[in-house]
Amino acid sequence: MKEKILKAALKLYSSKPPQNVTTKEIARAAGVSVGLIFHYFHSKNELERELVSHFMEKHSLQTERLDEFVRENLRFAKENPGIFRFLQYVFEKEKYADSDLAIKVYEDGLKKLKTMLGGDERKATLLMAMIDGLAMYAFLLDLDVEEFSDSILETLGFGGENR
Amino acid sequence: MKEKILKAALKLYSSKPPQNVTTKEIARAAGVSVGLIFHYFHSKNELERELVSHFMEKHSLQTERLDEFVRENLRFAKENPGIFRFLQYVFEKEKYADSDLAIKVYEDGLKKLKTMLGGDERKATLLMAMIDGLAMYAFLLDLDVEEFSDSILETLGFGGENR
Amino acid sequence: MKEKILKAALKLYSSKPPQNVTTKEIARAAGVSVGLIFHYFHSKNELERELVSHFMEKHSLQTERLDEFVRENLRFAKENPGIFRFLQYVFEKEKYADSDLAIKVYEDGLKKLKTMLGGDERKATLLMAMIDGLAMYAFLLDLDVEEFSDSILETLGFGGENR
Amino acid sequence: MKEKILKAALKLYSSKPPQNVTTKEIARAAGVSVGLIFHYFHSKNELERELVSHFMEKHSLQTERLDEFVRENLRFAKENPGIFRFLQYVFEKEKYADSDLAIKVYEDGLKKLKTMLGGDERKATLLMAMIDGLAMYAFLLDLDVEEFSDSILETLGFGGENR
DNA sequence: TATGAATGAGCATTCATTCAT
DNA sequence: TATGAATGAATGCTCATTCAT
Repeated sequence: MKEKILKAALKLYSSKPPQNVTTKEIARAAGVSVGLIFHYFHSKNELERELVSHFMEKHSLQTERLDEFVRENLRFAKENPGIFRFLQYVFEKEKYADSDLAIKVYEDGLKKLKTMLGGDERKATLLMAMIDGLAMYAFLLDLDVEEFSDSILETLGFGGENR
Repeated sequence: MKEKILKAALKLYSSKPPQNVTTKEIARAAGVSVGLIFHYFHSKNELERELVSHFMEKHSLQTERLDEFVRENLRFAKENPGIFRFLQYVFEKEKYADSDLAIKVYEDGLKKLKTMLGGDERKATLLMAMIDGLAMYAFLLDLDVEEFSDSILETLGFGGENR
Repeated sequence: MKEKILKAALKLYSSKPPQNVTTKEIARAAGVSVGLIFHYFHSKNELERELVSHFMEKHSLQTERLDEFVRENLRFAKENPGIFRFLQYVFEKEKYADSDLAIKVYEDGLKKLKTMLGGDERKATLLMAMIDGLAMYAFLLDLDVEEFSDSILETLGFGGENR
Repeated sequence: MKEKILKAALKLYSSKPPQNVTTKEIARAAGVSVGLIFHYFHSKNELERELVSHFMEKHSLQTERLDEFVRENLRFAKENPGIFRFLQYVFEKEKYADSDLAIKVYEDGLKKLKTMLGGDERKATLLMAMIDGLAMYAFLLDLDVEEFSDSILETLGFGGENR
């Protein structure tokens, strides 16, 4: 049941402006009562936070190959532009609540990328920014960002050998 | 008077989650009544849209030099992370209202960058994504993004001559 | 309009368990919208507090004669048992909110009574307790407390001369 | 088990505004499930009513001496101001439910006091009112009401011989 | 007996918008 | 132009009560 709520919530949060998603709506979409949502999650904020963790666990990419990392991320951004927006929404709320959730997620990603890029942290940051920027474009502009994988790898100097 | 309202509004929208800014608040900050806001702008949405245009006009960067463009944008993102967030907020609302405001702004920026980059549209898109991604980091992570100017230019192959 | 709300609210708060009075109800009784209540009073608590002050101002008894004081208070308790209960309700809430409203009201009354009783503070406290206790009985038991005026005065030793 | 629930409930009802005590809370405090509470007591109201009877049985004061009666009651009011508030809360609810619980309790007490006071019902009522009024002060004002025992007895004309 | 998931009506509060002045 | 009183639908959240297990 909890699972069902999380699933319905993620779908909703991905399909419309996150701030417009109401608890009533989530309840209806999950086929449960409003009360049950507050039985499992003690507040809407908590539901949203659990949604992020839940999502992170399920979709964390396990690869050591740079090209795969880039390609897979862009593919995901293309297929699920709303989820990216939802994550940003939660990160922002957490920021105003003095949590460092966003920073942790960022640092985790950065560490992984840094090793893939031979230790160059600056380059790693730029790559993440590029991917996140494109993910934003996928969402706001309906840009087909998957096409940019090769260009990114070339720009970073991994055009030939790593493909 | 209208000017005064817009100015107060921009300040507010930049300093807190945009969805939490209320008309009453804007009125108080501008030193006018709520009614007057609706006299000039017919709805809150319109005020927000005018705010974007108003801002774009005032802050559009007039330069043909790539390095200046990058540096100036990152400097601005560093100084005003909230404004970037506000623009995104309006773009998103417009998107759901079937307006292509975001696309227009994107294409304007892209055209300019494309000529600076010798016609390479892909590269231009990646550069914009990088800048926007970093602007997001400046906002969400309080990252000092100004430092990345040189790295960006180098990565794009403009490290020496254009400095 | 504000006056109208306060009047309607006092009537409601006096006629049913105060904790069961809802803002919607007050609005309906006053013939205004819910929003207007929150326009004037920023919260239900504030409305309740203002109601107490408003009431205190209107009904503060100006007399130096002990017998009049006792008689008038018991008469009022008889006619308006619900108001006494409402005051207690607000005092309790304030107590839990770390305000000393109840203590202030108590001390004000005590000072007045003390002078009437020739400076005997203990006796003054007992008299107040008697009146408040009877007011509670008027409310909970529908006891006709007005009848006790003479007995009180006698008990305190003011049976003859002060009548 | 039932005993355990009643005990936990009384503690809760005495330590915070009675209307803020929830069944969930009682369950947690008693170490049982919510369901079990509704198994033993068919509603929250019934639990509250049983709590009153239960309390009355355990704490009914068996004495024929007036001074002891006064002293013991004030001592109890001092030590357990919240319980007095809880009783009032139940009495009020019962009143609105057209029960005469409060009246019965009052008449029981009155009868006892009347005989102690040589048959003077008026004086008995005043004494009860004084004690209940002071109990209210103990609760609302954190007044040390135990100190008033002697003054009460003196005021009633039992200052010397009955001590 | 005993559990706690599940319900849904009800609550205080917010806020864009209108309109008489 | 300019005001701010007035509206009311919508929101997150609470809680006594039920019921399948």
